[in-house]
Amino acid sequence: MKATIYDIAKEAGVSIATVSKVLNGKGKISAETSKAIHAIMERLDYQPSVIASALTGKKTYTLGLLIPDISNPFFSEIARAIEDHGEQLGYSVIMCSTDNKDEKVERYISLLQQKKVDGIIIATGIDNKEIVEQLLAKSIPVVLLARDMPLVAVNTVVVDDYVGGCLAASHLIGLGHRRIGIIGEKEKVRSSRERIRGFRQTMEDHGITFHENCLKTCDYKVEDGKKKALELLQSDETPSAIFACNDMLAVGVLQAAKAVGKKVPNELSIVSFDNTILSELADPPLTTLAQPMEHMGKLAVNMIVEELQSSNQVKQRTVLRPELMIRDSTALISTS
Amino acid sequence: MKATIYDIAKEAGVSIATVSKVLNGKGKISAETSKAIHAIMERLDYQPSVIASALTGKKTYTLGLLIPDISNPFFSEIARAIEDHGEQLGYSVIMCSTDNKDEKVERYISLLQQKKVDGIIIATGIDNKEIVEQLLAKSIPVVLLARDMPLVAVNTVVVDDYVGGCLAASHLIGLGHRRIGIIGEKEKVRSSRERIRGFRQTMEDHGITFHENCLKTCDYKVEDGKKKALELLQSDETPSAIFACNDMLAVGVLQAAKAVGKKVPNELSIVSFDNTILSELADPPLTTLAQPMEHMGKLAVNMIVEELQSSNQVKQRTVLRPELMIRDSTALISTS
DNA sequence: TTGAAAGCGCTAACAA
DNA sequence: TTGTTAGCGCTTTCAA
Repeated sequence: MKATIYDIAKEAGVSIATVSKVLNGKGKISAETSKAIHAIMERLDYQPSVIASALTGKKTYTLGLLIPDISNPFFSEIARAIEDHGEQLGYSVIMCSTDNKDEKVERYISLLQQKKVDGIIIATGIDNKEIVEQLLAKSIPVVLLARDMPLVAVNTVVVDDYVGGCLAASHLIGLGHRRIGIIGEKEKVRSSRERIRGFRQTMEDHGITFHENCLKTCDYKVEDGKKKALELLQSDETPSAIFACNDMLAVGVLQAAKAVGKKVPNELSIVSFDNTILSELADPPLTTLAQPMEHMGKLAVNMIVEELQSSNQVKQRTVLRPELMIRDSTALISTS
Repeated sequence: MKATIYDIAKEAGVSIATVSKVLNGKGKISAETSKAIHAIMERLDYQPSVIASALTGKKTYTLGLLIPDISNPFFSEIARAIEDHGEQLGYSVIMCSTDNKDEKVERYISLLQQKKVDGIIIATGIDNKEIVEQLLAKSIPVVLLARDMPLVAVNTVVVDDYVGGCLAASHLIGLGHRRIGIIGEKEKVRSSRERIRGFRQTMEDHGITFHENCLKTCDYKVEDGKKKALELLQSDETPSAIFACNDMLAVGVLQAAKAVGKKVPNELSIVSFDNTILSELADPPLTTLAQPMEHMGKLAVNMIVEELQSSNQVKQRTVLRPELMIRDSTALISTS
């Protein structure tokens, strides 16, 4: 059997209270008792039970992470950041892929509560904001990551999508593009909407009119992007550039361009968003708006942990600036 | 405060034992009592504490998943499969990215034990097999996934790497290639070694001599593959085809080919291994040996769960056959 | 500086 | 069919 606190106590000839104290570095314990106990713990390969300790009102040192899909590169990179920073602080993370379905979100949240996780990081789309409000009501630490629910008082870490859209547009406009297509996620996806809004606003600010039929929205997958890009590229007035609201869609655009024999970037420029591994590996590598995923994950974990320590903290919302990574998918418009 | 079993019992005017019984569907409980209690649980939004129940000798319904890196597409796809199947069976999974460092492996394993996970799926490289043996000694359910330690009696799910290598070679040879380069992971990585062994054996079987300097080994990253491919492509006798032992390396080969102006597949054929999203998205899409990741994840979870149910089960080792997915990165050798 | 004892929320004999 | 009770391994007063 595994050694328990009783085994240690007996072996050391002290009470379990004493062992508990040296374990947690609490109370006053003589140096020698402490040393002796440590030695015994070592010898017996004692592993304190997080379960038992959690039952006694302490923490489980476990976080829940809700994401749409761990196999989506953007989220797996975020997950890695969260895991790493969590691990440094002593937390492990349970992954929950929701496919953006409220029903799965609810199932997972219920499960996480039964497991008494110390906090939940939500990086998945949720239609029904009550789900989050209920969590808040139970004062379970929550942070929204790469998601936004402005009306709910909840800690949030996001990238400035609007600015990202602006930067994308400026870049393309600076390269001489005037007729530009946009491929984004469905209207209900706020981040995508904001990116588009920033993009369009910037075009307007430059006195360029945006043609409504140059805007396509769809799901977030590669094939969706390809399909919509094909529509754009096969229309009467094809754009000289396309802004895709994430890397997956951009890869789809790349495939579409190839399918219709358009060279990127010479005949078609593409700006993407996210800067996942895909944008590096694409051919050509994609100019993209980098989300500081590592930093975002770290911040999210910190917010949870801080809330755990100083209970009733003021809610905060941190907005990070995306950075334009210029790679090889954008070029001056060809004058031919 | 959250409702406990006591609250339910009090509200229902019964003992906690009765509530516990209806909760677990054990013992004989009258239909009406049961219904009444269920109603109250519903009304009070009762969530039984997994923690408390785990402390009483039951399971935590949590699995640990050790992988090198959750942000590596191969492992994130595996992770998704495990999560999905686990969820169906009532288990959640804690992710542990180890970077293939034994030290991190040990830290994580210790943590997982403190959290009393019901089982551990190991899909990460481990140099010191004692680490696994210690787990086994404590009779913690373990399964090795996409890893092999033939000398250790442990449940295992792998793909037949040797056969995969054979299939890759046959395909290329069938297309007329004779001078073929191989880029694999470092010698200590067993799966890669086996793939290479199968590949070379098949070449020999066809009476083709393999030149030692056509074999390059390195780390598993894209840039490593690119570097090694460049070496091959810039040597005196450049190969007409390259077998890369995983998708990341193959993407590197693709980049190298582009760098030296070789067209794929016409001037250079590439066979890859894994069939992650990368092989679909690459340009051109890669011919690759598909690992049935979903199936592998599912099997691994099942093995753990079965071991949990019927304690002292016979260890088993399941070998899955990889399947050649022919895409656009391979072609008949050009006769020019 | 140390220990006794109560309790965290639940399960599982054993009794009734 | 239901209830009593003794833990599970730990933390935390409160006493000693």
